[in-house]
Amino acid sequence: MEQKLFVYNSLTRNKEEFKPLNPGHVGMYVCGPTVYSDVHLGNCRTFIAFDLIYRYLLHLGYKVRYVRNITDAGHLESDGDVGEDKVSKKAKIEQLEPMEIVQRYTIDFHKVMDIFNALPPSIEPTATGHIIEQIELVKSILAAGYAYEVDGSVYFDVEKYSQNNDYGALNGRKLEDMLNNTRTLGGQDEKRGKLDFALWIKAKPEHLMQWPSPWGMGFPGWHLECSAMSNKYLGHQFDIHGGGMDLMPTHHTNEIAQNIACCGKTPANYWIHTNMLTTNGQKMSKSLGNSFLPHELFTGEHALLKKGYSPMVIRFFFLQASYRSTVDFSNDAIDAAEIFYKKLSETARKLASLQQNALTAVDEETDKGINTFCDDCYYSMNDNFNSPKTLEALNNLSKWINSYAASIRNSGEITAQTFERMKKTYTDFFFDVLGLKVEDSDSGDTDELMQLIIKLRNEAKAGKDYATSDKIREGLKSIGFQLNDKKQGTTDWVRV
RNA sequence: GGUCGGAUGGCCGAGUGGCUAGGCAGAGGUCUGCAAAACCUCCUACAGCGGUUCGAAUCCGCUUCCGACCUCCA
Repeated sequence: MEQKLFVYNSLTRNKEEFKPLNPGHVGMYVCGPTVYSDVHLGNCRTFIAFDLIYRYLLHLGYKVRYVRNITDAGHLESDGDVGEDKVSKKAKIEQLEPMEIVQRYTIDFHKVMDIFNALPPSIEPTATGHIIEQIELVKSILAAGYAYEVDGSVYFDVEKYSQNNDYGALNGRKLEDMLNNTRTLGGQDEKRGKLDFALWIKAKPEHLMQWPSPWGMGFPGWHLECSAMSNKYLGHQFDIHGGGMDLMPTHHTNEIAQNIACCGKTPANYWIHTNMLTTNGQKMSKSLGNSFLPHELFTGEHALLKKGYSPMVIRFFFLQASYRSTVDFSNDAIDAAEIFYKKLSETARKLASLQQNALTAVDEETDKGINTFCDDCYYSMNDNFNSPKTLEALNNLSKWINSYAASIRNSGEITAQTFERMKKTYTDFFFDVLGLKVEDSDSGDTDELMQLIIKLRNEAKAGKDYATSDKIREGLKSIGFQLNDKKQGTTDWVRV
């Protein structure tokens, strides 16, 4: 099945066929977190979205180099390049070494990503580990004439850059509009132009994180690290650059300007931006106080939550919307996702041991239908990673799988080839592409125990002692085990 | 204020000109000792007003409402 992958490119505002620079290989850079506090759920959504993209590219057989940075210096606290580095500020507040802050939140971030079953990137470089590369980049931009130094700081000259380049290519804004609408911020006297941004910032003596440079002691501007590190690990040009939509107008715009200034090339061919997670219609952000931390979600300990949800339910909830849409967080929506997820995951669990019946006459229509649903999995993912459509295709397969598992239909009615394809496609997409897991994988002990109880209950049932059998079933249900009697007289159990 | 993007059935959410997703909730049914699960059937919406078209949720215009960015945020 030869199909083409289409990707929505923020740079062109169009869905385009994905053609990697080097056939068979993909270079992908995603802007990672600034590790000065806990990641919140909105951050997680973005990284889960790129995990889906990464997983699908791998599934298609691409050799992917996935670079996602850790910002551990240079990300300023407030505004116009005069604020304090976020990590430094937090370190002062907590009276710790900046690197203690970085270490704590980096570990936390990795844990959370692991809980959400997001694969680690191929390379996870840090800003502080690439100070030399960043200084070299500033030198190149200065040499190219697109930057100027003022009293130990170096600024990017946007107006000069705009003479030959379209500064607003990514954010779609005209230069004059940007100039007219940029608010005047304090402490920017050093800059020649309102839109100029810092490449290197002079550090005050008390600043905790600073490094020697040709311009004196200082630290790098936030936009610089991504240019330096993508250049180093993926080259001047690579395939995909991603991040949250909120990074597009400023961070990515400046990143492109830096790359063009130093290397003459737009770094990435395809720019992919994920949309925001909202709460009650407003962007989830720390400053608005409406953000969730992952553990609050798992435990349900948050004013806006009526219960806790498991990591896979949340991952599934995100997959039910396309990455380019905002997702509004509500209990009702997640409750619905939870039930749907459990249905599909129960199918995945059953599928592992499902054997095909002896072949009978092939029901052509069914056989064809199942193959179409398998095709749909690819078709929908190829359409800009449309995970909601993929879930629909899996749901369609799930109905057949469940019918066969419950002997409502005879699995001998399809060819052995189709049966195997159905199994493989469902498994591949549920686990490998969508990155879902079957939760509550109990130890064998639990199952042995349950089998014993089920046997006792079935003995009671056989003797028509329904009072006892119902007592067992109700008792188990109250502690979280649901028994399901099957047509063949066997009984399954599942956690609820 | 400027720029951009949204508005889909009770709820969530796909869908870019005709073939009228899917999930959750709801109704009915099959199965079952009864349940549960599973399966089957039903429930046919696209903010409002104009326009283009044989035909529009989908294209164009206007209106209303919402959001994002412009200031740190994935």
